Amino acid sequence: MPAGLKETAPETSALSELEVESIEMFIGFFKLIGLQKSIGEIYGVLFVSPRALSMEEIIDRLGISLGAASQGLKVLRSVGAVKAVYVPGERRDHFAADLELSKFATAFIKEDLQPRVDRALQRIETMESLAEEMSPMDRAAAEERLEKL
Amino acid sequence: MPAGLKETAPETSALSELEVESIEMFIGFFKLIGLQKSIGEIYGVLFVSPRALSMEEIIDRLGISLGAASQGLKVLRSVGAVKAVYVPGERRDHFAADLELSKFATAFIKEDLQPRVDRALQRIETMESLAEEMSPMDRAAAEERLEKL
DNA sequence: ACTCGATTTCATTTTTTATTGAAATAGATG
DNA sequence: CATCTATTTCAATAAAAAATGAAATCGAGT
Repeated sequence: MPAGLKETAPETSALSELEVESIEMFIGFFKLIGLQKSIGEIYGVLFVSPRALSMEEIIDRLGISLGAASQGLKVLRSVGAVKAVYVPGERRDHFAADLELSKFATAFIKEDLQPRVDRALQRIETMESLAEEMSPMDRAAAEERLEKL
Repeated sequence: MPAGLKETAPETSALSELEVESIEMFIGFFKLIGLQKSIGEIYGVLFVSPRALSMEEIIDRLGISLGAASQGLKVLRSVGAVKAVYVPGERRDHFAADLELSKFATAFIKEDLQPRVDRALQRIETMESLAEEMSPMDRAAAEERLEKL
């Protein structure tokens, strides 16, 4: 390999202050709804980017791995937070942030919260049937509690 | 202590089916709002218990550690999910589940969500001031995005 | 239908988070 | 106020979750 002025692994080309703020903000936001740091990072750069970025650009900017980028983008697309956009002369996919946060908050609720609530409701039913086998006194108390849920 | 019928460390006295259902249900519920398994377990037993339980009883029933019980109860009390109740002849504290889930959902929002939202808003302000230092074109785009938030 | 770059998958490793338990503290009781 | 039990704290450990990167897969271009 040529020694000359080979850039010594500048993988992460410096992020602007604006990018850093955006990333930190979305890391927080996504963690809130149970998604990992790398997903927040990706959405963060895309949010402030004036143009769609390729996966490689995202990887370089953030210094994250191929796998994390691929999986993160998959999740973000699945909830509609990121869209794949066609860039004319370019072969690879490019990604842009969807700015309507409310839309994917809804998607998230449907696909993440709803199943959990359903499971909880099923459990309550099971509990009710189990309460019937208890001694009358405890049973009354148990049923009162279940009522509240 | 009388030797006679000393119970040979039956730490985890078997849980009833009802208790198991309750525990699983609340593990799920508390995980949803970002609290750990042990906290769900504790609330789960207390929820179906007809009487207040001491910390030792909770530890024995669940087979969790002293530390986890102490810390878990602290959190549960801090959000109002569990109340310490006075039991006459008894020296140690006893704990009972507060059945009004809605109340501590509110407490949780105040103490956990609110600070995060505040931090996010502050970040947006920072981003707005940073956007001012950008090139006119990119700046317009960035500001449009910030607007949306 | 082959090649080559782009993307995805997934077993492994790293990082983060939760639990443990011993030591410190608190607080009741005689 | 000394003693004993109950509770809390916190450094160490264990468990869980996320990130990595090499290998498999995909798919456009020739």
